[in-house]
Amino acid sequence: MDLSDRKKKILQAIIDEYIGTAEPVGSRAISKKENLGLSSATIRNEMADLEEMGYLIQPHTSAGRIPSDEGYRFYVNSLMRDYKIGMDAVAQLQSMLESRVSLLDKLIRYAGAIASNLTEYTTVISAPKDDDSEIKKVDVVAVESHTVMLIVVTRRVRSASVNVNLSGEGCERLAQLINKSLAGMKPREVTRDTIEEIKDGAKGFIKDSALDKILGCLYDTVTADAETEIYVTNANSILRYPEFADVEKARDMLSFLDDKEKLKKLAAADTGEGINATIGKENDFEILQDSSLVSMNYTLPSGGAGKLTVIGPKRMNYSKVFASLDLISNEIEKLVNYYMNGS
Amino acid sequence: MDLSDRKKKILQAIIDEYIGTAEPVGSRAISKKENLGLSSATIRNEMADLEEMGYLIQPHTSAGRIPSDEGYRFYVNSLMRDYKIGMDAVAQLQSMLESRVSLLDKLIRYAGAIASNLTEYTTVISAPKDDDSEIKKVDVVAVESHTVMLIVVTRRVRSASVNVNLSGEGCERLAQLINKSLAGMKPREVTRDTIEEIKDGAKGFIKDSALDKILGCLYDTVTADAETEIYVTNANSILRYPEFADVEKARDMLSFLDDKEKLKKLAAADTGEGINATIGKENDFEILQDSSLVSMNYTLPSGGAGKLTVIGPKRMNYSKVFASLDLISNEIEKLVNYYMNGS
DNA sequence: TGTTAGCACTCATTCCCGTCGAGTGCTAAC
DNA sequence: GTTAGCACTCGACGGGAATGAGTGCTAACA
Repeated sequence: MDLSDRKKKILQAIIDEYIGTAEPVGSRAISKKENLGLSSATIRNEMADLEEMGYLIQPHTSAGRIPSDEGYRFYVNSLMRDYKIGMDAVAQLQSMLESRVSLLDKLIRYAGAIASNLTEYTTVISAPKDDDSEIKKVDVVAVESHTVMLIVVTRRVRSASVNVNLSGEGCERLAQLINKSLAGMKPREVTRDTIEEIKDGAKGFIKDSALDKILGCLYDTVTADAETEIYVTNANSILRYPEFADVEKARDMLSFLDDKEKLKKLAAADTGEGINATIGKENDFEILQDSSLVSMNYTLPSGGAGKLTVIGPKRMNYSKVFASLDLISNEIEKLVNYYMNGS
Repeated sequence: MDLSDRKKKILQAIIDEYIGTAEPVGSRAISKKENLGLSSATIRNEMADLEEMGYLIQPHTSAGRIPSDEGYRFYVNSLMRDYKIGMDAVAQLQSMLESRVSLLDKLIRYAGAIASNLTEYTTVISAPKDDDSEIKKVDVVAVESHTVMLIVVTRRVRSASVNVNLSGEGCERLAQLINKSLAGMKPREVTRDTIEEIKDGAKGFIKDSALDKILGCLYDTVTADAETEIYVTNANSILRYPEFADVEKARDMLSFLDDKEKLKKLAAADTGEGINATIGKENDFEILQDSSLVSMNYTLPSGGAGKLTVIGPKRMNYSKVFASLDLISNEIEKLVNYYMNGS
């Protein structure tokens, strides 16, 4: 079942060409790519073989060939050349990262944006859940006459505002009570009973109605499904590809990219270690059957894991995307280490 | 320059029809709309007049007529019928609002989403700046071994994390110092000098390098351009309209809707009191020349003002959009009042 | 035995042109 | 002032014909 060296070269040339043009590639085009001195007729024979083996497809009798899913798969596994990312792109990446790193929570978002910049495809990045991070502190602040702000600090900060009238002093006492109960707990361990306890303690100095409102909101905020945040960058880039020249298709894809639920499933899918491609029909989602994903799982040293996914047409520039994700993961790791240990 | 009643009715019928179909409207179609018992020939004469007066346009000799910008303008100012919003939509709106109102900061976002739901067009809503709201409290919380979270509470909550090592006690002392200096100030009044003062006070118990990092980040966070937040909802809805059947156009519009800078300018434009339409060429942006906006300025009782804008094709259903915005503004006002005074 | 030139064949794309029909403007009659 | 009638315009649609890219096959060549 092995391919001869020549077949490999031809397959590679075909896919490289197709990635660039999105047009079926003919034998003549390949034979003119001097590096293998063969006539178009010979190429045709080889192409016929490759088609029979399942690596190529002929859209119709007199058209050139396009790669099949298997063709891409073989290309990604064995043929792809290394892609050299330009120094300016690297420099740009580094400066972007450095300027933002003080806000670790934003790192994720930037990582997605950077990946999209480098690859020019759409990216989807899932921020790590913070299920397991405990509640560090809860704050209750009177913001204006009728508004109280609740702030819950875990690894993230969540906040909510409640419309009740509460003095600054009342806020402080309540905050103390809440912290005594909640600090150190994990959000999902908090129950209605925990809240009831707080209520009992605070009954003395806060009106029942106000207390109910505040604590109800507190409960909601704390337990608010520690949502996996999903950020999509550059969704509109799909409109640049002839694959989406049909508005119908474009709309479907953009709706998909708007659907957080589906994207969460996407981010939750098992894509193995490191950087991996999922090509066409290998995808679970109907709508991705004509697209490819390149995914990279990441883990932050602070715990928490997520996934960065690049979405593009099946004929995406795999080598560039792989190289970009590799670069990003290295740079971020360097940076994180530096900030964890250094200074 | 006044239009006869009959001309008004005909113009209205034409625009109503065109809003529904997006096809040039012919005289026969109008004459069959029984309510005025006129033959198509008569309608034709009137249409020729209306065209001469600038309210209609004929795309080519043997086509029907479509409204000009002036036609739409006249329609919006004088012809538009009142639109009755279905009770179920109202009920849905109310329940949406009630379930979310405890999070006042999210109200804006929901308002945008609701407007988009009701009208089925894209909405852009700008959240009020909080330039003028003073700093209520600043919190410093050690989140994990190497991370400290800064939380600045004004009318909003802003937070940032810094990678330094600081004990819980250190955090508290620092927070006290910071609060003594900053609480009550307005963000834009905070200067490097203010920060230096805090630094002097904290030098005793925090390493210089760590302090620099934290205070640098604090300064950034506090002064971080009290950005006008802009939320866009349902941008993809434009792909439903034949006006955007061309992917090129759709892409341009979607890029525009992605461009926060441009949207801020849009939100900053003067659109007068109440609910107002800006039609076609009346828009400043090149790309909106074939679209219309309906904008509503709002003011929150807590101060702060912003704008809700609905974007659609020129032939948008103006009456529905006007009615929807009106409804939203009423419902939200009711709700806000209720929560400010009641209970 | 592998490679190549040549040739007939296929099929998507493009362009042209005739037909169709929606819609107009004009005129003459009511 | 209104309407019926009619000639005219022009985009949309559809059916070839021409074009050309690309193939498969065969026979000759090294």
